[in-house]
Amino acid sequence: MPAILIVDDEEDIRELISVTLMREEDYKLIEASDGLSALRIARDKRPDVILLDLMLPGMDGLTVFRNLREDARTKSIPVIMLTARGRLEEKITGLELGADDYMAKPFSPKELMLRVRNLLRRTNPNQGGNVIVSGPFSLDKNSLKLLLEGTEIELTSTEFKLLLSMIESPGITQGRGDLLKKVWGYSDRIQTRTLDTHIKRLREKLGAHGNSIETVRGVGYRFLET
Amino acid sequence: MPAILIVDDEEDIRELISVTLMREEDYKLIEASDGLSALRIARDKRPDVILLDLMLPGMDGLTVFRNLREDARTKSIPVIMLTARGRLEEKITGLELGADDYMAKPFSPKELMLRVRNLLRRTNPNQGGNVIVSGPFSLDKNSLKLLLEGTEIELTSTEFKLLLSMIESPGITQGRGDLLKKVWGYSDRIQTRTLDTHIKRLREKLGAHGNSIETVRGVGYRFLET
DNA sequence: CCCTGCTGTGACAAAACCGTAACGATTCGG
DNA sequence: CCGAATCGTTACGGTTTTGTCACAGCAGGG
Repeated sequence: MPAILIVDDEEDIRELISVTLMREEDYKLIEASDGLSALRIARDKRPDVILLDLMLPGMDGLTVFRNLREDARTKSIPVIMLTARGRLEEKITGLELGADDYMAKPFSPKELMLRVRNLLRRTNPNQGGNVIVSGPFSLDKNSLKLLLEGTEIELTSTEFKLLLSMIESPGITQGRGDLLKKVWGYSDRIQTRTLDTHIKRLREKLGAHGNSIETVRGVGYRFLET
Repeated sequence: MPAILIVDDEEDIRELISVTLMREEDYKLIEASDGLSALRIARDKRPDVILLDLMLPGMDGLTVFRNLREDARTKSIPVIMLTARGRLEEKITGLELGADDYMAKPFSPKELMLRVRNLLRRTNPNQGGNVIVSGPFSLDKNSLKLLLEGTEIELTSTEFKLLLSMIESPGITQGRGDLLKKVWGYSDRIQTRTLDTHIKRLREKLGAHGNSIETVRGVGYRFLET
C-alpha cells in the first residue's frame, strides 16, 4: 500500500486531503504539521509521495524541500508542492529545484487525486528506485545485495545487473542476445560462454531458489514468477 | 519517530500509558519492568524520552536515574518521573537531581500526553542540530568527537566529515565520487587513494565497529544501519 | 624555528571480479 | 541410437578495484 505524507499546518486542509485521497484508493496516510517533523518522518518512513505545503510555521516549505533533496534517504521521494494561488515565483522556484508536481490552493479534489495517482504510477514501478521485490526476492540497488528469505546474499555488479534484467520481467523469456546487450552492452550476436557462466554463479548463490532461473533452450533464460 | 521508554513493573500501567500515548501521536514505545534492563535499553536504543516509575523491584528508581545521568550515552535523555501521589520528598529529590518533569499517579491521560509532547518539542530541536546519533554511534558536530559505547574517540576534521557523510544516510551506499565531492569538494572523477586511506583510518579508530563501514565494490561505501 | 599532528600521494600487495577455453552433459531431430 | 547443437561446469590467468604502508609537505602552536 502506498504511503503518502501530508505536510500542512492547517488541520482541516490535511483532513480534506485525506478524505479526498481515501475515497477511491487505499493509501496509508501520514500527517505532519511542521517542517522538522516532516523531515524526520520522511527519513524514517520513506513515504512514496510527499504533499508539501509551502506555507509552514518555522521552517519554510522550500527549505524543507531542499533538505529532502539533500538527504540520500529522501532525495528520490517525489514531492507535490501546494501553495496559495498566484504565488507564481514560488512555483517557479519549486519546479527549478526539482519538485515533481505542483498544485495551487484551492484545488479540486479530483485533480489532486489524479496527480497523486499519476505520480505513483510514474515512480512506483521500481518502488522508490531502490528496492525491487519479486516473490521472496528483494533486490537492493544500493548495496547490490539480494535479500532472500531473511538472509543477505552478496552479488557482484555483473551478477546484479543480470539478475535485475531478468527479474524485472518475470515470466518472460529474454534472449541471450538481449541479456548480453543489457548487461554487457554487446550489440552483435556473440558466441560466448560468459553469459552461461554468470547464470551458473547466480544459480549457485540463489541456492534452493536457483531453479527460479529457467533456461529456454535455443532462446535464452527466464525468471519464473512465484 | 520519537521513541519512548516506559519503565514500570506493573504491566497494566505500562499498557495504560501506551494506549494513552498512541491515541494521538505516532511513537515507538519500548517497555522495561526493572531498572537494570531499563538502563541497558536506554544505552542501546537511546529513546527520546524516558518515563520512569520510582517504585521498582530491585534497583530503586532514583538509583536508575542517577545511573542514567552518569553515563555519557544517556545523560541527555529527558526523564519524566512517575510515583504514587504524595511522596513529596521523592519529588524534590528527583527534581534536584535533574529530572525533566514529574507526574503523580494516578495521572490523567491527557496530562501525560501533553507533558511528553512538550518535552519532545523542547528537546528535539537541540538534539537535531548538534548531535547525530545512529545506533551506538553519537557524533558531536561541535567537538568533532565521536562517542562510541561510552568512550570518546577523537576524529580529525576530515575523518569527521567523512564519517558524517556516511552516517547521515545509514544503509545507503554513497559512491566514491559522491563522498569525494562532499568531503573534499572535488567535482571530477579522480583517481586517488585518498578516500581509501581515510576510510582505513576511520575503521581503525572505530575498532570493533570498523565493519560498520562496508565497501560496495565498484560503487563506494555505505554505513550499516544497526 | 622546531615539533607535532594532519593530510595527500604513490608504490605495492591483496582481493575480488571477470572472461575464456576446454570439456562434459544434455537435448533434440532423424 | 547417433550426431549436432546447445548448455553446464570447471579451472585458470588477466584485469580492475581496494587495502595498506611509508613518506613528505604543510600548517599551527609553542
